Amino acid sequence: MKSGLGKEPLRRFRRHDHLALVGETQDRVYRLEEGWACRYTLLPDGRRQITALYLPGDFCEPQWVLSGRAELPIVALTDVIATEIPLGSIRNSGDEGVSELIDALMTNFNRQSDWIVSLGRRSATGRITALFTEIYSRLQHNGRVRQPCTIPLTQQDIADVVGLTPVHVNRVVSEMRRQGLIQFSGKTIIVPRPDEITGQHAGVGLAG
Amino acid sequence: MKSGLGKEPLRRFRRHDHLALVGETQDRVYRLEEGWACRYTLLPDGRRQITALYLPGDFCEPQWVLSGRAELPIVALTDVIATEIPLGSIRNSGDEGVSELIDALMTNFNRQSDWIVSLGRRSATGRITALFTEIYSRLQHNGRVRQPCTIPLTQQDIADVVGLTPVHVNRVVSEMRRQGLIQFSGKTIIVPRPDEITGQHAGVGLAG
DNA sequence: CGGTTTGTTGAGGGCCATCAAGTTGAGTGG
DNA sequence: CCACTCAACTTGATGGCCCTCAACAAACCG
Repeated sequence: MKSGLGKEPLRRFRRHDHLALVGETQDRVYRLEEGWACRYTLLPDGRRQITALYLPGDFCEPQWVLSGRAELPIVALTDVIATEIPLGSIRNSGDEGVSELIDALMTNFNRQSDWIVSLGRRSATGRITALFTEIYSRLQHNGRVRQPCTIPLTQQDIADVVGLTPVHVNRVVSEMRRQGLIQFSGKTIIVPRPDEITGQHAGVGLAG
Repeated sequence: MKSGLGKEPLRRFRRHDHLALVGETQDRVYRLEEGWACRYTLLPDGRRQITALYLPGDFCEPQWVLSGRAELPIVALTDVIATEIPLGSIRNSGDEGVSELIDALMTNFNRQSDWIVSLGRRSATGRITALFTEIYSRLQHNGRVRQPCTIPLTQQDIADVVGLTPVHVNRVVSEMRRQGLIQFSGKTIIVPRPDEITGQHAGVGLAG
């Protein structure tokens, strides 16, 4: 429905497959049709920090239209089905396709600034609440909200987004479940009423 | 010397003056000739998180060429002298001016990803060391390294970049001075041998 | 020279990391 | 159908990093 595209090939990735390796030249972008992915950095001691999350409906990664190069690896967090969109086809289709990607790029840019605020100034509960709120809002924007909002991330994945240990993430989400803010269905997290999970941590919560 | 520019007006800002207010339309970018500035977010409780630092020689902010709008406020951290570059003049001068700004934009984008890693996974000492290293490297790239490298930021400013309290920043930098890694000249910090301050915290240090 | 910003230092405590065991559940192959 | 395996989740104990509160010193400024 977007960019006047339709015949591009679908690509499938299994969980833990890489959509891009570090330093790789990219002559395409993906649009995720199904599944989640992320950009990440690996530390020398093996810890991981996720620096961007890609949800169904998202472009991955818009900045390739400008740089043509993956600075960081992209990996599938679940099984993924993605449309492969050659950069040439976008540029040839006039400015509309490009400006759609530019919009996505600027959105990601501003989202990164927001995450810096979260990581710098929010408590564990605040960060996780902010993450769930952001996910819901983005899924809604992409027209992918099923009722209720389900989050197919492991607690380790969440920990690597919010800059905490999986152990502490577990304590926080367990407490949120105890308070009825979220539910578990097996191992996947469900946010039944996304508007109500923002307590003190709403605006940009405090650390104490 | 860049962009074939030369007659653009110089603008002066005093410390704490704003170069841009939130939501403001921007039909120009600045290039900082003298002085430092930053982009920041203010939290409801008054705390501040700096999300980007602008050093002498930097463009501020390159993304305005794409969005034409300031999403966050920019404030001068010292007295500033900046060249005002109308966006129209850049676009008219062909693609060179634009692509120079696109490069700067992508650099800032990648730098934000790096900061997410620092804030998510590094200890206080690691973050501050990473900040000093980044500053030195950027000043060198901009051709602005005096010997030795001086940093005109208050400890409060540093705290707002690295997501810590000024009290703890003081303890960390005092310890670094005790170890001879940095020096103080009055209230400004001097890094005599930037290559040597990266101890355990070098690559992407550990939190313990 | 009085007021304000900035830096400094101490005491105490809370948030979150670390270490260490389990428990649960999904997938696999016999 | 049932061991087996492995990833993911859970829970407790302990401690350290960094925050908070507080007071004071030093430098800057009009």
